[in-house]
Parts: sequence; structure tokens; C-alpha cells
Amino acid sequence: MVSEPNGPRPTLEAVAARAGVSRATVSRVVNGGAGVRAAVQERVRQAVTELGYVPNSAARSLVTRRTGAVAVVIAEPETRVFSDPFFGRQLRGISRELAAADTQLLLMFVEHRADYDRIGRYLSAGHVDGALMFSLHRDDPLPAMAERAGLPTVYGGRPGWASAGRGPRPLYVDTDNRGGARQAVRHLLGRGRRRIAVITGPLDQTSAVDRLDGYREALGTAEPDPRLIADGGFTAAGGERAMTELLDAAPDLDAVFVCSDLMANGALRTLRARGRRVPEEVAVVGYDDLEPAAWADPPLTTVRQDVEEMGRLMARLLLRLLDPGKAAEAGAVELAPVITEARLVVRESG
Amino acid sequence: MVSEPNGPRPTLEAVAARAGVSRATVSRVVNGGAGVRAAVQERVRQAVTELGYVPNSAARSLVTRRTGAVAVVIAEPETRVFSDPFFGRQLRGISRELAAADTQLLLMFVEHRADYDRIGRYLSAGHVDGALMFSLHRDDPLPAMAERAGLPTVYGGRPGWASAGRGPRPLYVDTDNRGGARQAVRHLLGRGRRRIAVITGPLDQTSAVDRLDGYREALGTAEPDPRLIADGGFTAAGGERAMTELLDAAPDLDAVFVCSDLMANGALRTLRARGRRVPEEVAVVGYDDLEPAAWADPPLTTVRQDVEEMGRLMARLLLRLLDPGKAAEAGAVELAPVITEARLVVRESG
DNA sequence: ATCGGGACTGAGAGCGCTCTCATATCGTGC
DNA sequence: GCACGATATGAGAGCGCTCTCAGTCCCGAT
Repeated sequence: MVSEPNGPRPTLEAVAARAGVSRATVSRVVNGGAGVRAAVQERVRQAVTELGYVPNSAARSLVTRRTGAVAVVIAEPETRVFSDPFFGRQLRGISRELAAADTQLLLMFVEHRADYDRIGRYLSAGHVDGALMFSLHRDDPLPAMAERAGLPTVYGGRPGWASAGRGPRPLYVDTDNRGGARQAVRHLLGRGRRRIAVITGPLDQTSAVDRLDGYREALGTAEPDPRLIADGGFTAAGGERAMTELLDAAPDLDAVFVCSDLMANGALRTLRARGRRVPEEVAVVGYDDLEPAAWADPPLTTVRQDVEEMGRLMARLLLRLLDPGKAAEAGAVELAPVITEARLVVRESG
Repeated sequence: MVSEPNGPRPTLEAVAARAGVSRATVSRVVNGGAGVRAAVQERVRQAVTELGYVPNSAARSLVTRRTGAVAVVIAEPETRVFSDPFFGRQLRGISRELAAADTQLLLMFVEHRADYDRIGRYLSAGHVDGALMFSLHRDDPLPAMAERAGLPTVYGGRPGWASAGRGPRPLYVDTDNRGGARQAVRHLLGRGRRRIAVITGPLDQTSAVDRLDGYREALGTAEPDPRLIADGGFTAAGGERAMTELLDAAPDLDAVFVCSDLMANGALRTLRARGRRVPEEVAVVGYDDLEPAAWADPPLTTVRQDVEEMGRLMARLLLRLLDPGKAAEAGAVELAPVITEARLVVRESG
């Protein structure tokens, strides 16, 4: 069942024999055909299709030292990866861009401490040409591993050390989290809300911290009322819980800026359970503008970020890093961190 | 930036030299050490760690003809893949099982017709040892491609031709869709509902057809009132639309069996918009018991299937197919399709 | 006719590993 | 003390490809 139905796969040698040329020439044609007479190219191509020749990637990468594959590492607790469409969307963007460049996508989830070992080893083993890593938490050992292995890496979301000045300057794609949060809170202020709470993500991630900073900036105070701040951990259940805490600690709140749509859904559920009308009594603004925003009841005012495009940009950045030769090509990205725009989308919740 | 920081990676040769043995012996030790004296093994292992030796997978798979990687092919429109946690969950199960077997997971999405070519070529090129394919629609060309290439493949969801008698007998993992649907509808009947509608998935997928069949069986009629049947396409928006159609065509319905939780959420939204109280006026039962069931308002009565376990089983089946040697091992699955159990979970919606 | 040089093409040396087969080494039983 | 099988180890031949380097060929210039 595992055996080939048509005998062994044809090799370069076979194609060469059939086309009446040398292996080297076939190789040249297969790889673009530079410097081979058109007539000969034609003959070789003919032989290739007749024989159904497909290059053996193992042999090829043995000599080229390139695998044509990159790893996508997701080091996020299950709860978030699969309930929040965020990752899926980003993955889709990455997948599209990589497919266009004929590059394979190796997906790896990090769950346990033991996985770090396995994945670290894998990344160092030269199985992949580069890596894409997602929303790492503080002190994640993966970046150091990649660094040590000399593996070209692009991060999704600004890594914690990027601004700290220490360590190498990483390449990453992020949205303007701070700006987005500012827009959200200013909007609430503009609607006359005065007791605006915030449900944050886990504060060991820069995106969560940045959004909280944006909230602070919009309020114009570095030290907002701590009763108005709760951590929702970027999950729906967390949002629900955080909203409960907030209502208990600050019953007079008249708005809440929730740092992800998923958490906002949780918050809405709590508000409904507590009988607070949205937006009349409590205005709610989310963040992401993915499916959960559309499902929300009432439809969620939220901050849109083009998640798929972010994935695309990550992939493009990495591909560029892997093949500096393409630098001059049209549409080539610059080798620098990318910050994409965030834009408030006003709907009915706030 | 792409270069190794520590010079070239050490090879078997280097380890052999350091340990004072031959390449062959090192190879043996690295691959388990069968037939090598303990003392020598120790010496080799020592050299391996000292040098930080990692086998070159390209070289290895050049001779073994195995890549240690399998492809996971998802041929589903974006709308479903990323809004429904179903795939993510299954992927997680697959990923876990593969990681345990040190096998890599190559993720590929099929979106356009052109992708079929690319992926077909890829699968035939021997880059992967096997493939896992998801919920194919009728007439999908991928299975034939895999078959032609002699690529071991396991399907998620019973393929359409599996029961048709033609074609090879495929290996797949599916739940008891028909049984699950029967339980759901019987439950509604038991609660005194008499005008039970159904919102189906796309009927070119066996899972959708099977659930519809279960509905028919429970009702005890092969030809239910067509006004009570609508296709929701397995998406939230589709569920919303289908519910609208149903209410228009059969305003007297008193229950609806919705073939996925995601669609059920859509249906609930429509019901709320139309002012129908759930479950008092219309009872709603979903299918899947994933996140959307928990988010639903009111909490959804639904049919639970262990999606992650299904993913795990798929992976296990494929691994087994790839390595018949392991047949006798403990916990080894039998090489046959697996049907997992579906069980009704009663909550508040119906 | 001869030559320099550009354009093509082929020979051959590996890439790093596995695996077969031959060789070496070591007890045993007689 | 010797033959013998069993057990360990090494030598070497590839796996299929790329890439360098050395031709070969053909052209116009001399």
C-alpha cells in the first residue's frame, strides 16, 4: 500500500537519457533553464512530462541546504488558539503568501515544557529555512533558541525585548495597538461616557500592555482607577469573569473597552445576566473585528485590524529575509518591523 | 543572517572521529543503538552531545525514502474553517498525536482550482509520507490524486464513495452522525414538539446527509415536509438565513434541529429578532458541543462529539498505515474506519 | 585560415546519511 | 587448543541532486 504503483520514480538521469543530454543540463532546465538553448529546453521539458519526472526534494535540499519550508510556531494555550478566529485568520494569510512562493508551512503547537525541547531541537536541525512565531509571552525561550540556531525568524506581535533595547533587533508585524485603543476610548469619551472600564489581555504580552497604555493615554492619566481595570486573559470566559469583577468593584461604570471581541462577547453575557442594557447603561467596545464581533448582540463597536494581511506581511517579511536576492523586486517589503493600522468601526454596542 | 553562527553543522563523520568509531556505528547509535556495545554507545552519545550533532534530515530521507512528515489538507471554504472551532480542535488532536510520534505536520489549504494542481503535485512528489484530508465535498479530485500517487491517506469524515461500493476502500474517522441526529430529534419529540424543522449542512458532504437521514429516521418518515428543511451551509450566517426561510415557510414550527452549533447561533439570532422565545416557543438543538454552544443564549442543547479525539484517531490511523511494524504495539488501532460516538447534551435551549 | 571569446554542455565530485556485506572479535563446546 | 556460530564493527557503495570546472562549438575579427 505504501509502494509506488508505477515502479520507482524517474530520476534526473532517466530524463537526461531520454532527452539525450546530460544530467546537468536537465537540472538547469528544471531550475529555470538559464543558459540552455531553447531547442534543448524543449526536448528536456518533453522528456520531463513524458516520464512524469518530479524532482526529489530530499536530494535537492541535501545539496542546496534549503528545505523550502518554514515553521509556524504557536505557543498559546489551546483556549485561545481555537476559540478566537484570530490565529486562524492570520494562518490563512500566511498560508496564502507561502503557497504563492511555493514554500511549505509546518505547523507546530507548543503546549508543555517538553515541547520546547522538541521544537527547539527541530528548529535547530535545519528542517526549515525559517520560522514564524506568534504572540509570545514574556520569557518564552523560543526566540533565544531560534537566535542561537541562526534561524531567520519573524514574530507576530512585537516581542517583549524589542523595545527593551537588549537583544537583537527582531523583525515583527504588529498593529497599532495603542492607537487603536486610544480611538476606542476617545470614542466612548466623545459619547459622554465618564466611568470607562477596561478588560485587558494577559499583561505579559505586549499587545495587551499596549492597548492598556492606549486606554491610559486617552483618559489622560497614567494611573486610572484600578477598580476599572480587569484582566480577561483574551478568552471569552475570562471576559465574562472580568466583567463581573468590574461590576462588583465599580457598579457605576458606564462603559467598558474590551481588548478583544471574544472577551467582549463574554462581557456582554455578564451584562445581560446582570440586567444592564447595552449600550444605554453600559457601552461596550471590542477589539479585532472578527466573527465574534458580528455574532455579538448587540453588534459590537470594535477596533478593526486586518489580521489576514498581518499574516501575509509576516510571511512576506520572512521570505524576503530568506531570499535577499528578491530585494529589488516589485512589491518587496522592506526588512523592518511593520505596524499596521487599527481603525474604529462603530456599530451598536457603544 | 542566514549563515550558521557556529560554522558548519557537525556531521556523522565528525562524531565518528571524536568517538573513535566508524560512521556506521554512530548511525546505529543515533537510530536506537541496536547491536552496539553499551560502552561504545556511551562514548558515541557523549560525542554527540559534545558536538551538538543533529542528523541532517535531507540526507537521511534521501536514503530512507521517508520524510517524517504528513500533510493535512483542508479543502474547505474559509468561512467555515476559521469561524468554526471544529477544524482547529481536530487539528489540535492531530498535532498532538503526530508530535508524540515525532512526525511533522504540513498544513495546506485548498482554495482555488489552481491549488489542486499545486497540492496534487506536492503530494505526488514524495515530500510527505502520508496525508490527512478533511471533510471533502463530492467530486473532490484530491482523493484520486492521492490514490494515483500511492500516498497513504486517512479522511476526516466518511468520503462520499466509501459507501458507494466503487473505488478503493478508504480509511476514515467519522462520528455517528445519523445516530446523533436521531437522538436530537427524538429528544425534541419526547418533549412534545411536533413541528420539528431541520437546518442542514451542505448536502454534498456525507456528514450533512447523514444527519438529515437521522432526522428523517427519528421522525419515521422518508419524506418529511420540505418546508421544514433548509440548508445552512454549516456557517453562522447560513444558519441565520435558513432560520428565516423556515419561519417564513412554516410559521407554526415549534422546534428546530440545527446541524452545527455555529448555525444554531445564527438561528438563535433570527429567532430573537423575530421575537420567538427559546425554548418556550421554539426549541433549538445544535450539533458539535464546541465553544459556540457555550456562548449561545440560552445555552445550547446539542449533540456532543469528541472532535479532538477524532483528530487523534486520524493521526493514529495514518501512523499505523505508515508503519505496519507497529501493528502489534499496545494501543495500536486497527486498520479500519472508525466511527466515534455522538451523545446528546441537554441544556436550556431545547 | 587562425584566433579570441562568448555561449552551451558534460563530467564528476560531492551533500550526509543508511545499509549491506565483509571482517574482526569473542565466547563456547568438544 | 581448535573450530564454530554469534555478536560487533568497519568499509564502501550508493540515494538523486547541484554546481564547479573544463571542455566544445560557433562566430566574427584578424
